[in-house]
Amino acid sequence: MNYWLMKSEPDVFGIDHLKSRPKKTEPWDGVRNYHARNMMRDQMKKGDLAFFYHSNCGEPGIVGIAEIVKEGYPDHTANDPECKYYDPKSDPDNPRWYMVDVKYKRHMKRNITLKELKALAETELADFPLVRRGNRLSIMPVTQAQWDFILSLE
DNA sequence: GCCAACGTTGGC
DNA sequence: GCCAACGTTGGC
Repeated sequence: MNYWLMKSEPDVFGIDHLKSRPKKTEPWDGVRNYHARNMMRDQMKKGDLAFFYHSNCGEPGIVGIAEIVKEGYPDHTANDPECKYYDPKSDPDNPRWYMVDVKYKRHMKRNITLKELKALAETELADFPLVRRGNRLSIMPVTQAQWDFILSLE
């Protein structure tokens, strides 16, 4: 079982959107980064848990927990010219982009802000990609130790 | 809205 | 295969 962190902009699709879905699940579409794609396609397993992170907003931070409920499968939005995630270079017969389905688990008791996570970048979270300078990955692995530590901050 | 960081593209 | 140009991300 693996742990992850997945970024999303709350104005586009935040944790409350996920929670309000009929089955509280949603395909994590639109990822157009190879590293992130590889993790979704090859490493994410059903039952894995992910921190739901709000980016590009007033107070960026970890706001909740989601579960991977469907493992990697082709992201069809790449082949839909009407979709903003359309990628003309993705061959429908050989899909370039993948996604997983996630399900709402719970909100954190409070927003664990990027600010406070960064304050731990020299100690407990030294190897946490999120707090490393210039990190832009929208999906990243979280170790068991990092997961447990962040939960202890709640 | 600015801009640093960094991934991708494409000319050579 | 190098690398400059360009586009995107995301904090501030």
